[in-house]
Amino acid sequence: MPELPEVQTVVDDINRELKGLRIVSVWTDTPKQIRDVNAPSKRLTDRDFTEAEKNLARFVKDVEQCVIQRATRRGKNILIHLSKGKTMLIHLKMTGHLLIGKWAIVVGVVKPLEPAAIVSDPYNQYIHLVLGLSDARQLALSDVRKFAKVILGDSAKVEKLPDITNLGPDALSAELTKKAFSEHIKKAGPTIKQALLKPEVISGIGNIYSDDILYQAKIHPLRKPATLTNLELRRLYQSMRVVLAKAVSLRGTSTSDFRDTAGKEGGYTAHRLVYQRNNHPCQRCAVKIKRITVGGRSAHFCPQCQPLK
DNA sequence: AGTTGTGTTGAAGA
DNA sequence: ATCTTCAACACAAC
Repeated sequence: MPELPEVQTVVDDINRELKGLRIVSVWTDTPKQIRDVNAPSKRLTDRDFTEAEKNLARFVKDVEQCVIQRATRRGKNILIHLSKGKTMLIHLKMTGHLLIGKWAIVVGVVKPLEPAAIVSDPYNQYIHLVLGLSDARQLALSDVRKFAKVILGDSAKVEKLPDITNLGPDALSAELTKKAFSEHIKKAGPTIKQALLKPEVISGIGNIYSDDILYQAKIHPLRKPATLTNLELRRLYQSMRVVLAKAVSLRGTSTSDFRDTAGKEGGYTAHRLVYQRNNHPCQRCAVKIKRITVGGRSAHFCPQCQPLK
């Protein structure tokens, strides 16, 4: 469940580990997940085998021999800035995560060699893309459900993809002042839970942190955004910053597949407030945490601390 | 054993 | 226009 804190963890890892390394090879068994920025943006199906192969060929031609300069984050997108004016955009979607280590690929079978956390954890065994690096390590994508996508091309074109331009201000950015936050959130979505999840309003928040942010702010997930008082909006904004910053410092949440680039779980799992804690006692009042469905997503909250009014 | 639930997000349907 | 549902895919848990 890579949301802002998980994606930031990955970006920090890449900047610490991979700066200055050259990409020397590409292997994948899911060419559908990879495309060149100049290729048509339509989603490929299993029947588009030839198209996917062509995309892959263009991708390989563009990426090989590029040097990794640095990584940045925009919402939940990872941008790896390369030499030769190229950028690689990676969106991990639901179960994708990036790993740095060593693998042996023999007749299409990927075998992990190191580090130990990658070798031993079953969640790190769904390798679908491996980029060989000039220091004999590799950068790999593990992704059970194969929803993650990787787009490579000229930096200017990648920056102009709808994936980037459709995004609202980043949840932790300085430009997202309390005033801007309040104005945008009040007009978004039928409920505050759904409003927090809209990337075109605020980027970076997903299901885990929207639940914890609402709990921290003592606001019911079904509240209509327009009815929030100034006091509640202030609490919501503060909670958003505090919860996300804490999750970044703890290197994200691993209630499911997420792992950092060393293959290790995030520390926020043990610190989460309500997400997937239904029927557990509320940490403030001991009332049982409840789970409901809001806009097709699960929402967890304390019925006592977060009254609907 | 079949159904339901999982993070995302866009496209299609109402 | 706005909101809801579904689809992409795989697997665990009931």
